Amino acid sequence: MKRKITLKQIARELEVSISTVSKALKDSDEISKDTKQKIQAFAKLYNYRPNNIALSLKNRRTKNIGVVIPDIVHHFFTTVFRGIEKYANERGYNVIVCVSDESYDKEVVNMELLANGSIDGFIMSVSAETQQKNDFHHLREVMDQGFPLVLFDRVIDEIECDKVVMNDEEIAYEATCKFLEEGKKKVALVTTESYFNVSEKRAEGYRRALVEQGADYDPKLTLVVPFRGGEESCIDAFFEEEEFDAVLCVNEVFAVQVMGIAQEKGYRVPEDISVIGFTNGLLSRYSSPTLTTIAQHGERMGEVAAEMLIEKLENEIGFEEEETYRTEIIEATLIERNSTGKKK
Amino acid sequence: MKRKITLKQIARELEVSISTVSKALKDSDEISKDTKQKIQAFAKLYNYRPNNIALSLKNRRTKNIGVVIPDIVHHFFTTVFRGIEKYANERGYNVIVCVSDESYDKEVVNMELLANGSIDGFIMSVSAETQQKNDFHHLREVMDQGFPLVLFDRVIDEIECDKVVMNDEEIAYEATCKFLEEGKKKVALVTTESYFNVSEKRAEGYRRALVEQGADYDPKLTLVVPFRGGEESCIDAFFEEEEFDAVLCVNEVFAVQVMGIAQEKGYRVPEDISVIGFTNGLLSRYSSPTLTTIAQHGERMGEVAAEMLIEKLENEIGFEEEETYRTEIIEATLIERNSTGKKK
DNA sequence: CCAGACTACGAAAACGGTTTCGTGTTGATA
DNA sequence: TATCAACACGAAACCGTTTTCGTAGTCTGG
Repeated sequence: MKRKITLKQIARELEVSISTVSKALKDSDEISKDTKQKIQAFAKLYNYRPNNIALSLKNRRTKNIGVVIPDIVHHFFTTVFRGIEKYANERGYNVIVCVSDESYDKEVVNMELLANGSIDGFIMSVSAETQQKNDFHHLREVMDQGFPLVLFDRVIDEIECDKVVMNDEEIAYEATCKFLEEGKKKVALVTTESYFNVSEKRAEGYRRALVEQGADYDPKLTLVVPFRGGEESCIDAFFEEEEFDAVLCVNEVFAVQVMGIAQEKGYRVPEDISVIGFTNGLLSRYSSPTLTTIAQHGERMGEVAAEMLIEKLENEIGFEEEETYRTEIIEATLIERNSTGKKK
Repeated sequence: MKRKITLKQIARELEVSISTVSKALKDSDEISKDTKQKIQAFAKLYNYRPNNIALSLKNRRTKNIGVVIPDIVHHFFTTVFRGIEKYANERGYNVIVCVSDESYDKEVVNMELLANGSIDGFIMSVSAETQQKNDFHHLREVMDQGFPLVLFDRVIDEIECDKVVMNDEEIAYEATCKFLEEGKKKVALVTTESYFNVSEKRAEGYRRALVEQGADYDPKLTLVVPFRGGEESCIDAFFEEEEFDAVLCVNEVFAVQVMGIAQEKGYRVPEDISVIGFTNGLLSRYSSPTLTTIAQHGERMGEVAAEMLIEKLENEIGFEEEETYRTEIIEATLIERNSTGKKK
């Protein structure tokens, strides 16, 4: 076992000072050609690499980014994460992930830990519980301490910071219109409880489309599936109680469940009932019929978030200069597959 | 913006030395009650937290774990990751993820970077390219430098280190037997190229079952799907060329594709063709019919891997004491759903 | 009254780098 | 030959902790 070699060891071995070694390895012209060559050769031989921790301490920057997400076994979040990781890596940053597991407390604890020097800035999507509680002091806290923060997807209007969101309202509008163009008359919505602000935006787009296009908006055609459990029976009951010929779902799991139950009940998809879901994951691609879906371009979101964060990190803002924040919108796209029909 | 407060600042403010502050905060009995109370109160007021980086430098341990995986948008890996993250967090460790993207070079570069002080040990699953090249010097390298290494799932026999694997051979054997018990005669296997050693193990279990149970093992009934692209047509051709009444697939994507194509061709699942896949993900749960599948218990694997690593980290091995390595086996379980029939 | 023992604290080294600021030596110039 | 710049290098501070060791001052006992 050979420990990593340090400047000090090189210095001792070559009988020069630590400063000389440091400068020589940076090819400083304060050092003579001879000495530099000798030192560089030696360093190469022993595969010298500066210690990241020492650098972090000295430079007061870790080149680490903290990513806090509600869940990791989740197509959308992993997709975003991939984008973050790719971009960050290209720029020489590493990524530390903490999973809040939709819990407010875990989110708070994790962020506090990371804020004690482990990272230079945060990229996060807030937990469900945090949205419910409406308590964002931990976000304010880290920002006060000078950490740049980029929120994505589940963002908080009250917090001023950089944000990356999808055009949820718009694309839900488009999806709903697509149903109407198909000739569908009664479009339903299957969504989650509304403290998820993205769900709320999607619902708005859905309603606006119906109203603007002169179709009926019937509140009874909106099914709010409770947070955990009983989705199956919930959707089943919805079929029994209401009548509809198209369903917009806020995620792909709901969408395939709707298709499954519809087919069990003898409806044909898309002839009798059209379905569109959010999230272009594996389910959408391999369900039968394949699912028309809204691609959220999570990877792009991640890239953009990382880019915004790193820009803030590297353009250290001047003393009392006015801080400005941006909100980037990633355009979702509708991917047509076989759970919807042709335009009439 | 208030930067985090340091010992030095507290010391100056309270007109004591840095050492006194440090000791007082550790409740050392070298310091008088009065002084301690004063310092502790002040520290609490300003929410003092020791700087992780400084601690890392001092203690020569970061309390960070490096996780290197081939892909993150992948059910199994995220599941394992969740297990790692959970356990690590409980033990006060953070997790830095690097995605090799199945590339040898990225794997090497990422590990070198992490090894320069960012982490205390590695948990990894090697990339496809690395398995192909059969070049593991980067693993040896980090071990030589004293980093504990835990491999999971895609492990390397030539490397001596802690490992966590699934009983791939065994469970493939069981799955194959299940087909035979159902009364199936010609069991096919759909797999990936064999440099994935897990695929190889699964294939072995499959073959052993056929031979031991007195069924035919016909090499023509094994379909090797190329690494990227053309799965669809590949499977389609397989149906045209061969005849079989059961298919074991090494992942759930292959499994649902097989079911889809089978159904298109007019076969009934499971009456005409039974299907079992590996990976108990969303697809298995929501395909139609729902897929009988092999649950890999990734979360458990992650937990065990993290536990093994942290144990190594915390029981710093004595000088020249003999190092011992373990291989933990996680038992997979067969989850019966509707793509297989009843025992005859 | 003084040696010895506590008590309560501070100085300094160490972790591994970077960087500023000297400073001794050399060579050129007046 | 005296002066000065340029060259090549080293000392030391600093980043924020922990920890060892030293030491004033007070107290106790003989």
